[in-house]
Amino acid sequence: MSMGITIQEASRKSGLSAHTLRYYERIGLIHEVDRGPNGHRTYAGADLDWLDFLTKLRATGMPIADMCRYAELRRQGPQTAAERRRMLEAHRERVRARIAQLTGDLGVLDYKIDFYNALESR
Amino acid sequence: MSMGITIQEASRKSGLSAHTLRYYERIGLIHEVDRGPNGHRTYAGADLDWLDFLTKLRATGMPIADMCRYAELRRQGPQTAAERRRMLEAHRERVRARIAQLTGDLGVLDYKIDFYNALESR
DNA sequence: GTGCTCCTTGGAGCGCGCTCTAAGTCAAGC
DNA sequence: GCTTGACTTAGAGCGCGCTCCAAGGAGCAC
Repeated sequence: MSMGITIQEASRKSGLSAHTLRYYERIGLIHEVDRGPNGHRTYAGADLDWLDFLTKLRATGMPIADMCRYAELRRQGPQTAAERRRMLEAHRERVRARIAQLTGDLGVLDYKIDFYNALESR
Repeated sequence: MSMGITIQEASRKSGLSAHTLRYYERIGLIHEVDRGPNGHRTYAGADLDWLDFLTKLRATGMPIADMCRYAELRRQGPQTAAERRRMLEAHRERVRARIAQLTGDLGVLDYKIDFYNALESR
C-alpha cells in the first residue's frame, strides 16, 4: 500500500520547509521516516498527522525541547499516556494564561488608540 | 525636582534587567536617559511610563524593530501621531488574530486531553 | 556521456533578543 | 590610601529555531 509522499509534498502539506522536516527528524521530533529504494524519505499519512499535531504545539509556543520529550514518551508506548496527558494539561494552562495576558494587553492598546483618536478628532 | 532613580531601581520597577535597559537605550528604544553628575543614568517617571508601554508592546509580540520605528516617530513629535495610531491599530489586529489562533489551538489540546482521559478511565 | 533535477548528509551560519565580559571610573567607608 | 561596590563603555557570546551550504548520489532526457 501507499508508498508515501516525497519530502517536497510533505513540506507543502505540512507547511514546514523540507529543511525543517529533516531537522525535526534529526532532533528526534519525527522518528525514522521510511525510505524509498533510493534512500529518499517517503512520508506516510500517520507522519503527516503527527506533523500537524507538532505544528499545533509549536504554534501554541511549546519549546522544541518539550516537544522532543513528548515525542520520546509517545515512542515508549501506551504506558506513558498519563505523563503525556499531564504535559498537555500543563501546556494548556500556559496557553490559557497567555491568552489572558494578551487579552489584557489588548486593553492597553485600545486605550492608547482611543487616545490618538481623541487627539485627532478634536 | 526629582533627580530620577538609578538603573537598578528602574530595573526592579520595570522588570527589565539593567543590561536590557542599556541595550534598549543603545538601539534607540529609550532616548537619551538623563545622567547624574557622575555620568550615571537617572530614570525619570516619564521614562518608567514609557518602559511600561514598551514592555506591553513586547509582551504582545511586537518585534524590536517595529518598536524602534514607533519610538522614532514619537521623538519626531505630534505630527506623527496618525502614523503611530495606524501602527498600533495594525498591531492590535495581529494580537487579535493571535488570540483567535491560540483559542482555536486550545480546542485541539482539549480534544487530545479528552482522548487520553477516555483511554485511562476505561 | 552530459546535463538537469531532486534527493542525501554533516555541519556551518543566521536573525532575534537579549546577556554577559572586560576594563575602567567614581564615591563612600574604614 | 585602600577596598568595596555600583556604575560606565564597546563589544563578544548565547540560546533558540531554524536555514542554508557543500559535496555527492541516483534517475531521467538528450
